[in-house]
Amino acid sequence: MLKYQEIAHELEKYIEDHKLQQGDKLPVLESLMAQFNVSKSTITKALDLLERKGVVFQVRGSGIFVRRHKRKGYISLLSNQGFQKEIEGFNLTSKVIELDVRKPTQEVAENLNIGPDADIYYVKRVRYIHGQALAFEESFYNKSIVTYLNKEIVSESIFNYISEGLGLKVGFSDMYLHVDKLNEEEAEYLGLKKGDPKLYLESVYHLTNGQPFDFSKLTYNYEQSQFFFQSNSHFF
Amino acid sequence: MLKYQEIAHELEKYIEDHKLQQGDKLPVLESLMAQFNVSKSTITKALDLLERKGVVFQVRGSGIFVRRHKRKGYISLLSNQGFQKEIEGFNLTSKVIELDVRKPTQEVAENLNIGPDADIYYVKRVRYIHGQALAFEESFYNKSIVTYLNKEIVSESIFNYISEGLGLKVGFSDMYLHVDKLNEEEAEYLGLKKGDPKLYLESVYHLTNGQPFDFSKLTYNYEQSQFFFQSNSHFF
DNA sequence: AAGTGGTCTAGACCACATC
DNA sequence: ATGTGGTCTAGACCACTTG
Repeated sequence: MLKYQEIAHELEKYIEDHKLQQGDKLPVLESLMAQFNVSKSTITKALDLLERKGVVFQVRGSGIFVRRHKRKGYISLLSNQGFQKEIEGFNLTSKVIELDVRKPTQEVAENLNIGPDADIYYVKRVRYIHGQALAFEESFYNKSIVTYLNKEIVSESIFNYISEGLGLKVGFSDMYLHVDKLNEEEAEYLGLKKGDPKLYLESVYHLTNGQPFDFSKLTYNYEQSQFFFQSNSHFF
Repeated sequence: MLKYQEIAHELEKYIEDHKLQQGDKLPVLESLMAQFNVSKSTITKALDLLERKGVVFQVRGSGIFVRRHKRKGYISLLSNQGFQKEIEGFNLTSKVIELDVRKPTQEVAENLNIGPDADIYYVKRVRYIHGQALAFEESFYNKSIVTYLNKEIVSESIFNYISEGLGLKVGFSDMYLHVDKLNEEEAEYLGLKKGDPKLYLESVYHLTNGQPFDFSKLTYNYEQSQFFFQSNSHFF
């Protein structure tokens, strides 16, 4: 593991373990340089990483401070990779409704950037949290990248399998979100009524080299799901 | 302006002006170093900034590529600062319903991290896009930071005034999102029916020094609003 | 004035992709 | 083997905050 990642991990762990709160001050750069025996820019890089993850904020001339939000029970929108990580400690399960190989619709082909004759894996699942239906999901995987899936894999964390099992490196994703009313099928799976609100999220996941490999459509149960995310000043 | 910001701007402008598409290759690092006459790490810093903004992605051993999404009409969730920027070219207006100074409720006091006796500005607005009601908004500003507001300021971009007019530096924000059904008041303002879906977003905006200065509650018209955002691998 | 984080450089060396 | 991006260093200098 790289030095700056190592340092970032250790600092994050330190913040967790010591239950530091928003605004708590971390040691100054010079101390950190000495403590980890690395150069200034390595520390800086570790801190930039933590800043992007929303763990700290740095104030020129003043110090490095812990960033924490108080609210519990929110799912992180951004670290959402089929959302196993951010719901640690939550009891999350899946039911596989369908799994097959098929040809893409035009919509799917466009989002995966493939031709109409390419093969895709189609996965349809319902995800449960504490036994309650959290989301209804349809996913489309480019089979020339995600070469193999079976029912067992698909009932666990697919992303885990993709990175660990297949050795693929996930890079970035584009996400499109809106709110609408549930149709009959969705309402059925989520145990709600047709016409009830839904949060609908489409995601396109890419490898680090930019190839899209997964196009997913998620419909969330509005009663079970609240989301959290953070924004930084470089967006302003 | 700093060198790496300057370079980032120029590159972004170049991508825009030449209408580069997803996957198009940018010049290699060495060319960029020569072109801008700066060191490698300055170029890297500029590119990292663009990567965070979702403008490019870098592939080790291969090159620097343009990142673009195709879909139009989506509002960026993350650069949302009262959302003037990302709806450029859209016709966005506001109607001010209320503006006054008052004491915070407990909820507001907690989110702004102030005592119950502090003064806050309360702003209630409806925001329109192309004349259609887009969102219903209630905002609470810590008056000891945002020292002055009036009806004129509040009918324009408040964030613009806060940075330009008051010289405050906006740092980061925490956002909480869920979906629910409209109540009577919200439905009225948005021209929808009670019980229709809503996207509800609470945001806490902080200065660069970590002080929260704005707590806002936004209720979006589900028919008018679709959102876009991006995630990077450091979240995986 | 002193403390603290941010920018920038020049260069060595490493890791991955491509041919 | 070559090209290309990523990490890391040591150090100079700058900009902001705090007392």
